[in-house]
Amino acid sequence: MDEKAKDFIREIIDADIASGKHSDITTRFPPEPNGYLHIGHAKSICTNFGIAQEYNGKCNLRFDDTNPVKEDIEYVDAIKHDVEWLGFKWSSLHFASDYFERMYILAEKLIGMGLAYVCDLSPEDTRAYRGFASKPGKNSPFRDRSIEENLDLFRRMKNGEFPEGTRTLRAKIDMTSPTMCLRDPHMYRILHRDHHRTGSTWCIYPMYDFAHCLEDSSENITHSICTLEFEPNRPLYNWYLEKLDIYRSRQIEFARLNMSYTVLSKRNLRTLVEKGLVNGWDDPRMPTLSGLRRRGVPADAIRNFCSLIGLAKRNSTVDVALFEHSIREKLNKVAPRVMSVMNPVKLVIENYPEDKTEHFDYVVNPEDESAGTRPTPFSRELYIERDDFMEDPPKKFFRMGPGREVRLRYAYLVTCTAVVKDEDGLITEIRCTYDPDTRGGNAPDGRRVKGTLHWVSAAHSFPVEARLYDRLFNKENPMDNEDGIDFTSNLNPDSLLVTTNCMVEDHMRSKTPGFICQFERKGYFSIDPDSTSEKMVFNRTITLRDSWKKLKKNKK
RNA sequence: UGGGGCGUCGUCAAAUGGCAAGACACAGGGUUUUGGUCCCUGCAUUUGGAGGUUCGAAUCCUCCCGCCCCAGCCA
Repeated sequence: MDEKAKDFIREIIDADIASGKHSDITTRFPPEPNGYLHIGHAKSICTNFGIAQEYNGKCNLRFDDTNPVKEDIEYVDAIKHDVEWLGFKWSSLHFASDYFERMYILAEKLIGMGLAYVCDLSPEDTRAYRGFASKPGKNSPFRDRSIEENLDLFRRMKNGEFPEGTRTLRAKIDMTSPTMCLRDPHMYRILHRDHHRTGSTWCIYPMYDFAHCLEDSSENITHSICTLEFEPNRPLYNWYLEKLDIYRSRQIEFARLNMSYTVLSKRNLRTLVEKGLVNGWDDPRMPTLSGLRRRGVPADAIRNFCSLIGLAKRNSTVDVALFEHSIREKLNKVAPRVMSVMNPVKLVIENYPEDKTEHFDYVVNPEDESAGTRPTPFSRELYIERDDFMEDPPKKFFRMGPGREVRLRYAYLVTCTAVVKDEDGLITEIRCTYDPDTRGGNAPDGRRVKGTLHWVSAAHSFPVEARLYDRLFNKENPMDNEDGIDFTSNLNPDSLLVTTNCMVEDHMRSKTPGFICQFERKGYFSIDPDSTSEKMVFNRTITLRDSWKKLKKNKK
C-alpha cells in the first residue's frame, strides 16, 4: 500500500494520539450563516469531516451565529443542504446561539475574577486608545471599575438599559501587548436586534474570539481547524480557555483555498449577486456549492479535488485547470454519451431511401462496459455541426469538405457531393452519398477515414436550449486591476452563451433536471431546473479537452 | 519599521541530515469509430539570497531579501 504523505494537521493528530493526549478525535465545521458555501469551504469541510472519518472520530456542524445583523435562517438551510450534498454527515448539529446562556455566565465569571470590565468608550475613542501596531495602547479610563459595578453594568447591558454602541464588555489583558487582539478585546457588544433563532431574548451578543473558543470547548473539540487569518488570535483563544479553566481545544490554522480565474470571498460573491452580474448564488458560473451543483459538477469531483490540492500553511493559488481536470476525470467515468448538435446544418444523404429508418447500436459509455448499448435512429436527413464542415479545408482538418469521405459515428461512411447556399452565401444544406457497405462505420475494403462526426436524425431529434458556460473571469487574478478595487472589470463577457436551437436525440425527452451526460465531442452537460415541458435547458458543465482548438490557436 | 506566519518546477505539493516524490499544466510520440479517454517520453544538477556547521544540508546555525495576516463594538 502506498502511504500517502500526511499533511501537517494529520501529523499533529497522529502525535497527539501517540502521546496519549487524545484517544478520540473531534472536529467541527463552523460556518457563519451569512452567505452560501463555496469551493473554499469545501476544502474546510473535506478536511474536518475527512479527518473525523479517518480517525473514527466525530465532526460537528456548528453555525457560528453570533452576529444577528448579518445572519439569516435562509443560509442555515442552504448550508446544511450543501454539506449533505457533498457527502458528509455531522455527528451533531449546534448553534453558537445555543450557548449564549453559558457564555453569559462565563463572562460574569471573568468579571468576578477581575478579568473583564464594562467600558464606556465610544467606538472612536476605543480606536484611539488601542494605539498602533508599533505603538502601545493606553488603558481605558473605565478599566478599574469595581467588580460590583461591572457586574451591575453588564446585567443592565443584558437587560437592554443602554443604547447600541454605548458600552461593551472587555477582557482585561494588556493594552501594551504587541499582539493587537490582546489589547483588552471586546467580549460583548450591545445589539438591539432580533436574532434568527433567539428572537428578542438577547440584546448583547458575544464577539467571535470569546464565543468561538467556548463553543469548541463545550463540544470537546480536540482540534479546532481554521484558516490562517486567525493565527494572531490564537493567544486570545487560549487565554479565555485557560482563565476559565475549561476544556482546552487546540486551534490549528491552514491556508485557505484560492483559485485562478475565480473570486472566493463571500463579500465579492455577494457583490456579483447583488449587482445582478450573475443570476443568483446558484448561478452555474458561481464557485458556490449550489452553483457548481446546478452546473453539473459531481460532489465526488469536488471531494477528489480537495484531496489533490493538499493542506499546508503557505498562501497559494490553485490552478483552476486542476479543478477542471477533477471534473472531467469523474464525468468521463460516469456520464452516458449522447449525440447532440449545437449549431445544426442539414445533411442530406442523396442515395438513402426517403422513408427508411434504421437503428444502430450506440455504446452508452466506453469507459463503463456495464452501461451497455442502446439503439439510435438514423435516416436520410440528418443534422451535423456547422463547424464540422469547411468548403476549403486545410490539410489538418479531418472533418467534412467537398469530395471528402468521413464517418458518421456508428452509422456509415459518407462523401460530400454538394453544398446548397442561400442568397447571402450561408450554407443551408450539405449533400452527400453514403456507402451501404460501410454499415456500422467500417469499410470492408479496409480504407480508413480521418474524421468521425456526431449527428442526429432530423426526424428523431428535438431542439433544446444550451447554456454554454465558461470561466467567469478572463484574468488569472480577478482582483488584479487598474483601480485595485473593481474586480468586475475582469468579468468574462462570454462566460454565458445561449443557443436555443441545439438538436438532441429524442430519447432525452424523458430525462429530468440534474441528469448529467456527455454530448459527444462537445462536453459534459446537465439538465437545468429551468427546463419546462416546452423547452429543455442544458448547462454545459465543462468542455472536453480540445486538441483541435489548441492546434488552431497555436497556428495563429 | 511591533507581533504572528510563509518562501521547493508555470501552478499545487512531498521529502523530518543521506542521492529533490507525485499531480495539474506544457511539449512530443503511440492507440482510438469522440481531435475525448488511455498509454509512453520529456519537463528543478537544485529548494528566495549570501555565508557557516557537517563526510554529507531543502532540512541545522547566522545575516539578508520577499510575500501574507493583525489597529471592526465582523468572522
